[in-house]
Amino acid sequence: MSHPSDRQAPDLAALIARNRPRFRTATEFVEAAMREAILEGVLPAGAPLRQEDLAAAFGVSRMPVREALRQLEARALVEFHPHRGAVVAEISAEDSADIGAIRAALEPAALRLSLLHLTTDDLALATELIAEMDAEADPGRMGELNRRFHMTLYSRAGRPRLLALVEQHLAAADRYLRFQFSALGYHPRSQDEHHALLAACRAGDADAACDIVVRHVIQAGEQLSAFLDGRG
Amino acid sequence: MSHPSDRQAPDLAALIARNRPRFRTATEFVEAAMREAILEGVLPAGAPLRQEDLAAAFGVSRMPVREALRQLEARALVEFHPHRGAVVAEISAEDSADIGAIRAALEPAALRLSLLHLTTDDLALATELIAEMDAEADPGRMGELNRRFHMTLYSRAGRPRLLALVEQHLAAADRYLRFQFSALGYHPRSQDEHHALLAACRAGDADAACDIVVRHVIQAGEQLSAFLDGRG
DNA sequence: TGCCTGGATATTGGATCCAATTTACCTGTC
DNA sequence: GACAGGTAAATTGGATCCAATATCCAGGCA
Repeated sequence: MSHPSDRQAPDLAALIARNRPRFRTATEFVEAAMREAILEGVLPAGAPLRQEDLAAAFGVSRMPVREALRQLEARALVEFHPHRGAVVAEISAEDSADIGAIRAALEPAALRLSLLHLTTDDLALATELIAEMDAEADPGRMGELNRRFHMTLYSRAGRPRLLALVEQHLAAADRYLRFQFSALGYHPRSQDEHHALLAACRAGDADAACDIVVRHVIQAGEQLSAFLDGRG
Repeated sequence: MSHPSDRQAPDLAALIARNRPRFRTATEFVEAAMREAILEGVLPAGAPLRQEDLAAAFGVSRMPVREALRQLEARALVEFHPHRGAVVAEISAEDSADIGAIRAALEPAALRLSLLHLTTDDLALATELIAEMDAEADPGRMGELNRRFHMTLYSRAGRPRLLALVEQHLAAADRYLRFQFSALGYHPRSQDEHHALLAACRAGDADAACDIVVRHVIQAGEQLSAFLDGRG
């Protein structure tokens, strides 16, 4: 029922139509759709965000757009320049390293809190997600699967704020991952690490699992930094 | 001037007057002032945030207030209930533990990145801030000094996003710290830890410094959790 | 020729106005 | 007397309107 082109061709119009009915206030809807659009690269880094245009695209007035932009500003996804408008936040090697440092700090903490409370269902789901990743070629879907895999392992941490932060930065990293993926191709080493991570979780070995996560994050960050530095 | 129908605390007016000239857009100004008001307890947890009242208090229309509220929502300082209004985010033992877990993860990471780049000026400033804390009785000022002390030690990490996150959660913790301070009094143990932390930084001993920070955060969190649990 | 100045234009920031939803209260009935 | 229904008031969400500011281009002056 969904041919590749349906969910693959994520132009702004499709993304809007898909999300419209799910939200009760226009602001919520615009905020969620724009966040997705930015994270998926539909709105590329540096793109100017003209309120009037966005309002027309969403079929609302400028006001919900403005409120949504403010929320995204607080999440560092857009930048405001007073009286000059908002732009999609730029990406850079420094920012990538910044996000990597945050992930390397937060994710082991979440994993450690979650590890012992993971159910067999959780582990089964994680296994399934790894398998799906093997079969997936689209960078967008891949990023989502990767995010869900990690979040599944952290999900029992019982710390909503911590998990929200982890998810937020996992998503932020996706902006880079997608970039990297389409430029370099995805390398299987990451999948090996996923398997190793899952094995450590099954064994309940927190130290080993955290170690793998940290290395996983750092190594991805370094590769990306090198790539971004290389192209300027 | 402020009659019974004014629902906000009386010294909100002072806070507003103090901050007004510093910002160029009304939204920025309102956002900063409200954040400070919430963190300082001027707007207590659970307080309903009537847009009309706030607009009148700030001398602006409802719109900058709405945009500011959206930004604060993204920072988890206020909660929106559709068509029912916004309230100041509640505090709870769980949330305190949540913030503690985040700080315990982020702050050692920031410290480790910053430690070797600290200048003698930084260390001198940190020393001064500890001394000021000894002399300070007001919980509000104390919280600010504590925050500045910590941030001084992290300031050379060279990771803007990480530092912003740390500062944000340090400030969030302040909401609890202030609460604790006025209920329990401040205990000198924390100051001892500050001295020990500074000594480790001077010595360039990252492991020891991180260890102290983690224990510092965890112990504050536990004491606070116990206190909050105790009162319901 | 190059730089500065001034005005026109586009775009955002802020205010006001209208609609939609929720809540509280009042009334009527069981 | 209590509960259900409905209506009115209050408040938010959204749209439109106006003002303030930044950019861009043209023209004058050194």
